[in-house]
Amino acid sequence: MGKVTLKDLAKELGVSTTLISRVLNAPRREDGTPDCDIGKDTAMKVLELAQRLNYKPSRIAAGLRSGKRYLLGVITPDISNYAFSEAGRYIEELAHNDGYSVMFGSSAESPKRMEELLDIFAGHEVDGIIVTPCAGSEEILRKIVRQNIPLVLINRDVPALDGVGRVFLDNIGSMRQVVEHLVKGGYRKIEMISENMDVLSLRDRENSYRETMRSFGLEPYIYMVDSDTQETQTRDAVLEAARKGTEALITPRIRLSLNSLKAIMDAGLSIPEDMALFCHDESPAWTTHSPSISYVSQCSDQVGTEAYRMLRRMMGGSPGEQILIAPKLFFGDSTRRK
Amino acid sequence: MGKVTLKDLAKELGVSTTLISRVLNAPRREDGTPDCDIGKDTAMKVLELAQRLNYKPSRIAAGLRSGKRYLLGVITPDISNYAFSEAGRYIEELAHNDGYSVMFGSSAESPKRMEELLDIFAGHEVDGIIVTPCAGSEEILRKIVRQNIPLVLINRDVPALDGVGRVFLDNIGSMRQVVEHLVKGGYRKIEMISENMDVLSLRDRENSYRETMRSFGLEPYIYMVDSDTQETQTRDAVLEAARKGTEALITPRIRLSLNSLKAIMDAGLSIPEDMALFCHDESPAWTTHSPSISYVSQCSDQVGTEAYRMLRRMMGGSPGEQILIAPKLFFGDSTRRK
DNA sequence: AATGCAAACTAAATCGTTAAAGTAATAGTT
DNA sequence: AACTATTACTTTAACGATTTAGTTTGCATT
Repeated sequence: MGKVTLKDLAKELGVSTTLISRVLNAPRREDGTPDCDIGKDTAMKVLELAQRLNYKPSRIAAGLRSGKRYLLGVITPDISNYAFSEAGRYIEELAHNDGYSVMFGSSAESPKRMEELLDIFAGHEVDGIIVTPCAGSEEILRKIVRQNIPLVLINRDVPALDGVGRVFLDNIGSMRQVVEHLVKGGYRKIEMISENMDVLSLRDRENSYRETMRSFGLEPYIYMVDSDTQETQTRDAVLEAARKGTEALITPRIRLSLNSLKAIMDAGLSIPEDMALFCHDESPAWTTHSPSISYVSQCSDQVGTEAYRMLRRMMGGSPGEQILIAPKLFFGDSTRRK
Repeated sequence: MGKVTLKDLAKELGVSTTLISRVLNAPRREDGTPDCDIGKDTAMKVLELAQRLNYKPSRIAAGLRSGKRYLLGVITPDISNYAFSEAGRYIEELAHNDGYSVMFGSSAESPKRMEELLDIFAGHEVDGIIVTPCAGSEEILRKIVRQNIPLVLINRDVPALDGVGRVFLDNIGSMRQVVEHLVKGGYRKIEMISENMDVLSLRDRENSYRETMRSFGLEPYIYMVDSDTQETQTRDAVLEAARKGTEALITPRIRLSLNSLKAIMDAGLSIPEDMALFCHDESPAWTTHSPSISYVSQCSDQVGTEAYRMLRRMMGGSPGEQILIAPKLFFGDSTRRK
């Protein structure tokens, strides 16, 4: 009981494979009959037989000949991170509605893995790729561009890369609003915990924090922690901040946020009285937390949607553009006015 | 600058495409030379040229001829749900290490969408599929089995389906432990909020709750809410439970958990004094919540890993088996001893 | 009755690779 | 010197679809 092929259908009806292919690929007229130069009777017989034998065209064979793959690739550092999986969900949904399938890969922040994934996607001759770059992936991405595969960057930028589409959250604007909100709320000693990670969106958030603080005449201070020893270092940073009388803490990534939150709780500090907390990342649990946590939404739905649309435009020959998504801030009790 | 093909390499070196293909696909010897019946000099020249021209074999063409696709399909109701994306991450990682790529799809609990996705995956002739079935997908899945595509069910069962692999959390055992823990903690009026959804894992959790309650001589009670009006109905259920003096609430799914938590908070009730809460699902935020939330881990890492391994075994011809993952419970402050 | 033309089909090439079978040249054996 | 084995390749035929370029048939037209 091997797969049913065009040849099987053709033999069964005593016609050529060409005819079958024509009928099956023809657009349908209003009355449901295929719009091609094949007689209605024959055409309907083909349709019926294909249905009866549960014929599914081999996309692999069709793709080889026609050059159309109907396949997209998406690479993020980690699909199990909410911001990425959320974007992935939107991309997959839109793609599916247009007849495209999506291959996903996790780079785990490793350029080597990213290269492997991209090579494989290129080998599958995907029609387009959406990537959240990781540190050190510039050259690898450039190779994709050189292969003329439409490429859209999301979440993080690689500035020196030409000919790609870009969809980012406005990290500079969002962080400015975060600091403004805290200052208006009466906070002065506002500090940040960030991560030693060569990623531009993080640098943008840090720089915007620093600049906005200075624009208010306040002194910025950032604790830097290493990605692999994050948990203990974050704990230390929180404790040090508490000793120094820091009034508000800003965390720019989800893991930092969760680790900081845990450290604050474990230290027996209460939020926002002892220390306010603003998370520049999203978790479905922030709003149900007690106190509710102020956060910047990553707008992953918009990022995903816009990235997909841009990719489709680029697949149609348009040049890549840059889209900045306006951040959405949720002001919860964790940064209640002093 | 079209794609580089075998033919290009062959022409450049004045040899046949077969030779190139042989060299490139040969396993490497210790000294790095390909282990095939091609002269070392020629072989090395091939390797070098392929490198220089950045040749990537067309997986599509190779797959068509060889019948090997190195492609897996994964369908879950929603990749952005943590339990699913976590499992997906493990599957993708293991698959990648074995040279397989993974296509993901979200069924959004719709059998129609599931069918479309499965048809597409079948059209891509994936080597195997891992699915979290949604309600009403039995016949659709049966079609896949009939096409001899190895299929592994995760998270939810479809009992009447033969010839598939199964990897589930032991929902009956986990819920028994939840109730036992609450009873030992001094709780008596223990109720559950569940969802009108035709999914066996949910029924298992409900039945296990009921049976365990009765085994303690306690009366079970389950509020049923509809999936689409879940938020308001959950709120109502929580308020009613509070009126009735319910001491502990069990929620079997993440959205129900979040909605219940929110309703409890909004009602100004304190956990666990006014009402204890045990969530039979996972969120990265439970442990950092205050109070920390007791939960049953979905063990998505294990589910993903075991599902992948079973799929690989089935692709090798082994029959499908069933694996029950032992649940891991986290006892937090939300169900502290009375 | 010859011509043109549309309608309804078919044959054969092709996409880029792999697999099976074959060949030519060299070396080793008796 | 004749025979066998081994090495290092090549030729040809797939895989299952799509596409290009026909071919056949029937009917209307002149």
